[in-house]
Amino acid sequence: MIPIITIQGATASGKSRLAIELAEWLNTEIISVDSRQVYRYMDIGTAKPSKEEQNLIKHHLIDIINPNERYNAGLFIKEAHLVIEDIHKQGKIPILCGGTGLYIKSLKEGIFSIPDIPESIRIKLNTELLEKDLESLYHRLQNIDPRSAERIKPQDKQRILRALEVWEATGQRMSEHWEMQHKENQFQSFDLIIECDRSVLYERINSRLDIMVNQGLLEEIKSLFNMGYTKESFGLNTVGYKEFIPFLENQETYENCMGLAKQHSRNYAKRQITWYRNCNFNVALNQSLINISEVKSLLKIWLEEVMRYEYF
RNA sequence: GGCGGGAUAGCUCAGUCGGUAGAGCAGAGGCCUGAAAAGCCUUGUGUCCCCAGUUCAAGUCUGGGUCCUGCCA
Repeated sequence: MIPIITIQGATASGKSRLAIELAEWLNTEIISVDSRQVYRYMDIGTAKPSKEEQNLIKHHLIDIINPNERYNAGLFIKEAHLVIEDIHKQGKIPILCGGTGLYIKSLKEGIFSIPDIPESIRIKLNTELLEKDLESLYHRLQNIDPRSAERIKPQDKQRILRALEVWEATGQRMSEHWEMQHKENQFQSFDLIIECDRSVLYERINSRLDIMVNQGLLEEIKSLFNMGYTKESFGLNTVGYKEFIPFLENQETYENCMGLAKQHSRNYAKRQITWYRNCNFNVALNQSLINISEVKSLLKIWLEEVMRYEYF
């Protein structure tokens, strides 16, 4: 099994800095696990590592699609596998760093594999939703795939549509895909999480938004519009971007938009924290007390184990 | 100054025919298998601005007061 190191944690908890420091020490490369840093031209609001940092350490899966394109967990794991193997072949241990929990989970445990859903099926389901209502789609799901329906709430449009499109595209129920999927760890991972007191994290989030605006976040959003992207572009559906659009359109005050941007970032961090509560980590670091030499010595122990496993 | 509109949960507001009140957002907690910075669930006792009156009963009707706010001057 290929060894990897993951660095996870809520937004603004200081993952990138730690990742760069460890990457320098291990002479390795970083793979971004972030559903928004994949977008080109969205640098400030997604808190991408700076050009200098990227020159220092090679970062992967950053700036790979345009803001009108969609990304998802399936694409991520496909591309991440390629990069991981490539780095592994160079004798290095890749560091995966980012806050998109689902991507890491999917990468480590796998997801059921199906071909791309034809756009026609999505259109058909959405038309059906407009003509009828969510309730009737949910009833249909209950008939087709009762086991999936049981796990999905009748109000959860996104997941109801997903389960139906899987059925329509593959002719197999989502619950069957789950069953066929063999769930086993694909990598030998050292998982590290950065934790942060809630009040401290919220302050960091708030002040980071102020800093982003000082760095030119609003100009960055304007330039996206100048390039022809609109508020409907998938990339613009990002916390720290979408909230400022009403201000740029003179529909809202700056203060209100900023308030919402901060609020939504805090809400997002809260959801991340809840998610991580169900994940296992080798090390949990407190953001304010990170002792880098302690981290390194723990990693050293793990590395020795990995090497033994690899060579004997 | 004249004529309106308003005052109800931290915020924005509903509240039908008078029967002591409820949504969204926030906050708190939780869920999560291809949109995940997404989507979803649980959680709502507050001098219904104040005073007086009518009434068995007033957020709701009447009178007065206070404070916001729009238009016209």
